[in-house]
Amino acid sequence: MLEDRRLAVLRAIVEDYVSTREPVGSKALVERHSLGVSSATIRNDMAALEEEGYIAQPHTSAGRIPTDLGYRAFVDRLSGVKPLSGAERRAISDFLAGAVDLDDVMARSVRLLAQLTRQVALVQYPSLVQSTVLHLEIVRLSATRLLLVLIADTGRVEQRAVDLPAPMSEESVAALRSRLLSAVIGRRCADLSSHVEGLAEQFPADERASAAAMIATLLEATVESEERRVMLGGTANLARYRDSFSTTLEPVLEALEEQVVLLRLLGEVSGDVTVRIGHENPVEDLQTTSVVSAGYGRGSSVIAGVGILGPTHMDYPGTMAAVQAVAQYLSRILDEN
Amino acid sequence: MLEDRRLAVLRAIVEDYVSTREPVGSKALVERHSLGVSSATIRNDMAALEEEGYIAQPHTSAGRIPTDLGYRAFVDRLSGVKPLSGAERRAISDFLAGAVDLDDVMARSVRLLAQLTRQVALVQYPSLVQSTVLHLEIVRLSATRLLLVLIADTGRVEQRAVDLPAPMSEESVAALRSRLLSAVIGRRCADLSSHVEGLAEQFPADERASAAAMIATLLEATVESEERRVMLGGTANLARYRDSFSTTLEPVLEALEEQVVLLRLLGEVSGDVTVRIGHENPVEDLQTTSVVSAGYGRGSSVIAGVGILGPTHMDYPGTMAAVQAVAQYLSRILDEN
DNA sequence: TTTGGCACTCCCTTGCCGTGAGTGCCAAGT
DNA sequence: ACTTGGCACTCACGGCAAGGGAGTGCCAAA
Repeated sequence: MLEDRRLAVLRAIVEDYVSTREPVGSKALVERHSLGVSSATIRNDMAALEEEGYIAQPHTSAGRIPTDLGYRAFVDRLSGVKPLSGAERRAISDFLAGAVDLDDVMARSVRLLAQLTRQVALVQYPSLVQSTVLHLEIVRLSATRLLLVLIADTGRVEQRAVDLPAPMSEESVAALRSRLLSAVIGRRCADLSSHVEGLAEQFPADERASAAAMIATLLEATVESEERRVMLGGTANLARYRDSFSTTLEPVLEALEEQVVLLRLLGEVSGDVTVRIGHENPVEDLQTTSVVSAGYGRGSSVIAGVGILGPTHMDYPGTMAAVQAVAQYLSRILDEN
Repeated sequence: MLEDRRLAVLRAIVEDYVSTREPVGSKALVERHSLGVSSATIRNDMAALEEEGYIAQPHTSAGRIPTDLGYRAFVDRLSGVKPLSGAERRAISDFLAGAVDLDDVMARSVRLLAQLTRQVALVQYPSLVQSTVLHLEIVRLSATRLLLVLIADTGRVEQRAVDLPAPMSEESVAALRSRLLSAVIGRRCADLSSHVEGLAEQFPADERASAAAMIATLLEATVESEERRVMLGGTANLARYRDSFSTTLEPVLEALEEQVVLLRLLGEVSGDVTVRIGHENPVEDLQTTSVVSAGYGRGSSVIAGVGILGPTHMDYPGTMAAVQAVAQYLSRILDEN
């Protein structure tokens, strides 16, 4: 009962602070929310909440603002995921349906998410390792130079130019192509190495090294490139919250330019929506921000992540809903292919 | 002679203002540069330069800052392109040489350029229309769904999923593939439509519509996508110059998120380095910035552009050198393929 | 045409004060 | 055992005035 009211106060503080971005005082609270008690009582509750670490004062004689812990409690115990309106759902589905290829899907998603949440949006390309090979093509650029093109079922296309140690005839290339093709098609990229093992040995001695080089490149492409590519959008939204971050935007923008950082930000995505608040975040320069992320994939397996980054004082319920929705639609699009 | 000194004064003002970002006064000028005359003389010259529109005062009793016109004169008449150091050239070449595919080349270029100039970098993907078809592949996803993959000689890969109006057998797909292949391979993308004309009619009636759909998608891909894709990087550098732009960064960041805007920014690239200063810029929200761009391509034909965007008070000679160098190395890489 | 001198302008910093929002604590009331 | 009104206290913030300083324009002399 008493505990209940304290939580109600915390919720009220979070909500007010999120919408006004100004420290909220006891008096303003009783005015804006019908809590049924006087401001003095609220003051007592606030003192207790501060004691427990949920809220803090920027300075004496100012209102309170939620701490990271406060937001955590809010997210965990005080708010559900706010359902999106039908119009919003339709907008998402329409927008994503117009995409023409994978790049386009990613670009549209990032843009959509940035608009919906008015935050910085992140969308990760489907992991290659977890995809299966849909097709593989070898184009002969010259006698000693081939182009390898790998198409995954997720729509990802990888290409590599390969310089051969020895020239290869057109026929040999065709042979290599068909053998490789039958060896890898339909396989998971992660498992390729076992399926192409010993394949080079089937070629005559003078072409064996070239075939091996080709195969090595193929394997390289399917592991190495897993990490690459997170698409970013909506950075303009950072500027609106300028003062919310550390004194200046520079370190934040800098961090966001590093692919590695973005990947760490999305982290281990699971099917559910995950929220990382402030210091819970693994990236040092971004510990004044929160990350809301979710995984998407085919069926039950999570293939990549999508998320947003914003100030800790964001509209968590709404943001979580948007991220979840976009992840769902992405999964659906992947399933359709 | 007199005219000469005025220009020297203008150059000194630009140089000082670029390095200090503070209005420069007559006294400071004679101290930092050996102009051989007194500050009073400089004051007279400055009054004249102001009269002619090359410099301006933020307010009475402040130093002068160059106007857009002043920078223009500086770029046109007072500065050459500062040659890069050998170390810098080597760094560029090493960095770009490690690229593994076209996406990688673009990403590395953008990053490199941003680092070299400490500005926002733009790199445009090679225009598809001006490329030739290196290879074309059709993958049969199901009886009524094909995947079209187009590989251009510039390294660009375009893919499209095509839903067919009627099912197509595996053999027919193979036939379509080989006919299409021999029709378009080695052709310029811009000219494809004439080469595939009437090709659908060679198929039996029940598959004609499907073949036509395929061909239509191919043509669509080769014109429509021309415009797409400018890669952006180094936005963190904007934050360092925050106050140089309009009051806030937001409109600038917003403008930079629009592909269309980026394309307009790069504009008609030619082989030479082009500088657009302030209001010379076609994009309204970016008229407090300058754009330095150059074209790159294969041999003498310009296939796409590369450039940077920064505050009008940038180091033009150095920036121009960096942009030119990156454009040259990009051309070289394209030639190597 | 150049130069030193001089008066003038105006921005920016500093310090000061009054105001107001908000707090903590206490004693009284339920 | 809570809740409440009252009260003194703290401190950020905006406005205002004064002083310093950088820079200018103009003028008379070289």
